[in-house]
Amino acid sequence: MESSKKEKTKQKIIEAVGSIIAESGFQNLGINAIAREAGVDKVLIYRYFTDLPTLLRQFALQSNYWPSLAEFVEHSPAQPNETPASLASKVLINLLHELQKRPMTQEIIKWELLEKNELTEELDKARKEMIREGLESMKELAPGMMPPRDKKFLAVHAIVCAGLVHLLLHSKNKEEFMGLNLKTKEDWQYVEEGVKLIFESL
Amino acid sequence: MESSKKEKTKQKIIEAVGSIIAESGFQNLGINAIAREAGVDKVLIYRYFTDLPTLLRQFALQSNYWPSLAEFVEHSPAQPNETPASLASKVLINLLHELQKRPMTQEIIKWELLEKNELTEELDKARKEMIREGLESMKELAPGMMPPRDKKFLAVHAIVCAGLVHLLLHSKNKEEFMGLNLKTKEDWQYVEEGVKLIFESL
DNA sequence: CGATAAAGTCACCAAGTGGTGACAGAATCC
DNA sequence: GGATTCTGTCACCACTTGGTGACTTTATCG
Repeated sequence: MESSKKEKTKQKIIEAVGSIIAESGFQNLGINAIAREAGVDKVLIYRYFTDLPTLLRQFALQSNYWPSLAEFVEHSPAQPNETPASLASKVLINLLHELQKRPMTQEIIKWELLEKNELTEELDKARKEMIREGLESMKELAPGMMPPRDKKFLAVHAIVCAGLVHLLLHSKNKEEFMGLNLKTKEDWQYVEEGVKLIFESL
Repeated sequence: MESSKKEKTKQKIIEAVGSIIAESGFQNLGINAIAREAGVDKVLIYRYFTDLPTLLRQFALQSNYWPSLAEFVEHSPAQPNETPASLASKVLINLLHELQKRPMTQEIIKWELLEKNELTEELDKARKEMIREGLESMKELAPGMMPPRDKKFLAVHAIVCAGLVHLLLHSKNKEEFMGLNLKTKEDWQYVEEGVKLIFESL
């Protein structure tokens, strides 16, 4: 049992990173905070991970912080006669639901929004890889729809997706956005219907 | 000239706040940083503003950090026979252009996105007031369109607006979003056409 | 002029940050 | 057994942060 103890504390450290991000975001993500949360001396962090960036990389690799696109596409399988519009709105709304469940992912999106450093680069690389995989599986499930042939349509997808993300992040600290009360399920329902309306109208 | 010197240094301090936010965001917005930027001893900040929150309030009041909705609505006056759809996309695209010009505003939006404290509350209050005024003037300019009679339509407006904001913020640190290259004017053009497409289709 | 009130400077405090070197205890290997 | 390697603890460093009291300088007013 030479290194099992070491492995154990390494694990504790990595888990502490996740806890801190989920609880209080990345603002307090420092050596001292991680050591405190893990109940471990900070010198061990340096010994086992040498760096905070390499610790973050380790964390990004093992914690699947990004919802697997393949997974939630399967959650809403394409019906035989389903229109591309219906499928598109279903996928985006599903993405919204998955993101709503993942506070840690929301924090990371915020982080990447406002800082560009070696830490966020690591997270970005991991996320892009997962998205690439997800798109592959979407091409199989809905070959006619992906990718949109016209860049205008692609832009519409991007606007709606970005809009949902922003509304979600916004709703964490504020309850109102342009007359919608994002603390109520009712108005989120209107948002989902708005998404459907957009794609049906196309 | 008893208090002109005092007024002058007060002004320097307030301007320093704006400079720091525009340059490096709100992350480094502290007493020491402000004093350093203004070339002033920090004790003066406490003497003149007593608090950092009150300093922020002062700053928010005098610097019109939020684009005046009334102003840019006038930039794109409604044509006589203009459809509500055309007007809606024009207004939102105009809002996008105004935000693109205001790095400080972008920073503040980010800030409100990820922190909720007395400082952001002050900024929030100031912004809501300006938006309220803007909506008033929009009701006059386009009485048939504002506010949307159906909440679904309101939600569409919110999604598109939020989407544009998110794409803008995202483009600062990343160049790609769902296949769009947001560092190129070309793909931003597609985004604008996507907005028009959405509203025309409704 | 001299007295008073304001403007600005300086030194200091406690607390927190990232980071390192020296040490004790235990496990390993010969 | 003994020597060495590894895990973990502790004390410490330099630096930054927010915040305050004591001081000097300057200007105002009578």
